[in-house]
Amino acid sequence: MDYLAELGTLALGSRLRRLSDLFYEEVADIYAFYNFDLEPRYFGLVSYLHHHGPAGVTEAAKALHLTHPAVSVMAKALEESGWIVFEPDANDERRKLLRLSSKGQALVAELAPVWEQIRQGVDELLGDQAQQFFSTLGRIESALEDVKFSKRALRRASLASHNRCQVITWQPKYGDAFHDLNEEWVRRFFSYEEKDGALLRNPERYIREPGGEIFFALLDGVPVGTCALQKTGDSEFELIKMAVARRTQGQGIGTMLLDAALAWAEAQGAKKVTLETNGQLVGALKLYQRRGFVRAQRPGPTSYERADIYMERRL
Amino acid sequence: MDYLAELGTLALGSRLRRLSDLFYEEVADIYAFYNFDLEPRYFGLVSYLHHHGPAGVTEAAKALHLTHPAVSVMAKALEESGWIVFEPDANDERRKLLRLSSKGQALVAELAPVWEQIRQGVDELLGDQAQQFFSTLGRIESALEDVKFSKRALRRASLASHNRCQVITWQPKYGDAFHDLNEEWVRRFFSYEEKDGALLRNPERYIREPGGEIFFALLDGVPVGTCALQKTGDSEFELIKMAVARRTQGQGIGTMLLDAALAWAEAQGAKKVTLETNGQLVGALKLYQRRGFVRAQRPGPTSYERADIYMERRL
DNA sequence: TTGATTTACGTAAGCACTTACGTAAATCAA
DNA sequence: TTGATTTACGTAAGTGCTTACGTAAATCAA
Repeated sequence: MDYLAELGTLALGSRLRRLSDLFYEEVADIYAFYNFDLEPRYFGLVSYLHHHGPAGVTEAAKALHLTHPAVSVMAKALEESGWIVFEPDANDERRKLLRLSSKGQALVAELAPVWEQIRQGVDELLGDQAQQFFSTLGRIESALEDVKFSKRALRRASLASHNRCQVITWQPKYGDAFHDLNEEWVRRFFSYEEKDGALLRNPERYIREPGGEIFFALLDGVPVGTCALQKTGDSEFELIKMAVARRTQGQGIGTMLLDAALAWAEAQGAKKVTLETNGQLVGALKLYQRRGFVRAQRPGPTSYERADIYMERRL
Repeated sequence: MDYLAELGTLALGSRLRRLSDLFYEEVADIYAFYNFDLEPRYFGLVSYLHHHGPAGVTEAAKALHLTHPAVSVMAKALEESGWIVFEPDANDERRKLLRLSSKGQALVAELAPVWEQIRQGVDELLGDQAQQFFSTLGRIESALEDVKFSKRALRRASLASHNRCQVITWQPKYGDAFHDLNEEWVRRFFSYEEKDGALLRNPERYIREPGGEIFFALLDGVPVGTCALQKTGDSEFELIKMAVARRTQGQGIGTMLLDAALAWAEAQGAKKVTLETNGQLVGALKLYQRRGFVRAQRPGPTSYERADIYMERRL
């Protein structure tokens, strides 16, 4: 059986691609049968120049939904075969007009019955579903182009702005999440040490009792990120244990956590927040810089082997 | 407007190709949104291994309608990412079984909801036409694969064997065809000389009256090929002016003409048929060799500048 | 007018497939 | 069994597009 067809929707991309290849091959066979040395992929450009008249490279590329380099290369090949000629645009020296040569026009005339044959063949193939098939095709095309646009917008707006995500302070029921999110994070980049475990499993004792706080980001009520502030001085905190679940990274959740932590520190009257991180974590570094942290000389020895960058921000 | 859509049927290949690209891009966006570093094109293989269990390279390639090198390279990439593992086949040392690693299986589990999301998205896109669209897709697929097969067969069988083509001897009404077919041919490979014109325009006088004959191949009644035998000795003819219309070349028409000419010569009691040709005309050369002509020393000076090969066949 | 930006086009490199070819194991034919 | 053919797989080269980048002309902004 055809596994791709079985997969249905999910393999749509592959199926369409394969269908496209089969179709091109079919047309190539027909051309070869009649001894045309025209490749099927040139059809679009030749036909466009025939119907539209002379056109620039970019213009043709836009009409055919190709990039201009593709058309540029194609035009060179067609020019070498003598089917089109280049001529300068009188009004714009940058442009190079592509025009069917007389030989090219003769080719189009000769091809006309072959194209008609192809058209009939496909119509026969599609039968009475032809019209609906093409209308569905058109709908998918326009929809996909729209959706692509909206998807980028969605990504930019991110989950955070849709009120699906909120940051809260410590709640005992999220204790496991605090541990698990950090463990996932540590394991991904470094190796988990038991030393980490002690603090992660007793955050109330090591962080909150000395005057710090722990934060959670909840996405639809599910904890997907966490961080903590550890009191390191009279009016100073260290940001530690920042972790966001892999699947929800890049959606502004880290930023929300950091903002909440900074706001809390400020409310406590803090004058400075410090942190240690690793230069390989580019995303994190950018986040800290965006929120005003600057690299500085570490006042004392680090408590983490993996940290090679020390930053601070004055409030 | 969308010129490709306007072209409809003829640009179907390009449209399907573009649609496929758009779809892949869409899926890639979704994967990226959830921070999967899986490329959409890997979907088929991963999914196949998931549903089918361990499989060899060729086996997977067949199921996914790809070539085995494609799967081979893909597998290497997936193995490097740790999603699949290679293991030898106990029964066949040539085979290399691809199997989802535990990390790969975890990936599939994580991807399941995303795939479901994609499925829903596409179904929504297609609306109530979904079912019909997929059934049409399937029909095109199977039809194209069948047609391709039959087309090759058709090409091999060629027009000649379908009784659409017959060879006749001279008829005055085809006098123009004799000239035109040869002129087309000469102009394509060499340059037309007025010297050619004299014979081509008065074939009765120059060929038939001295004891030769002129042959035409008719395709559905239309002359698409010609050749002539010129009497060059007591029981000797020279084959001249062999020409087949460009669009119908490669379909055995030349062979039919040659066979008819040889049969005619034999009926006249000829002992030898000679010809002159040019080494660049590979197709013609092969045809002559296939019918028993061999290269030989030219007895006298050639009458054609463009001829560089002399052949003869004894009857 | 001048300097900055945009636009038209070409070249180069990358990518994901293909075809072509080579090797080694399995299978078939005698 | 032996020799020829088929099959499984890998590597290399080719292909037709893409993205990235560079150049020169056109356009815009001051």
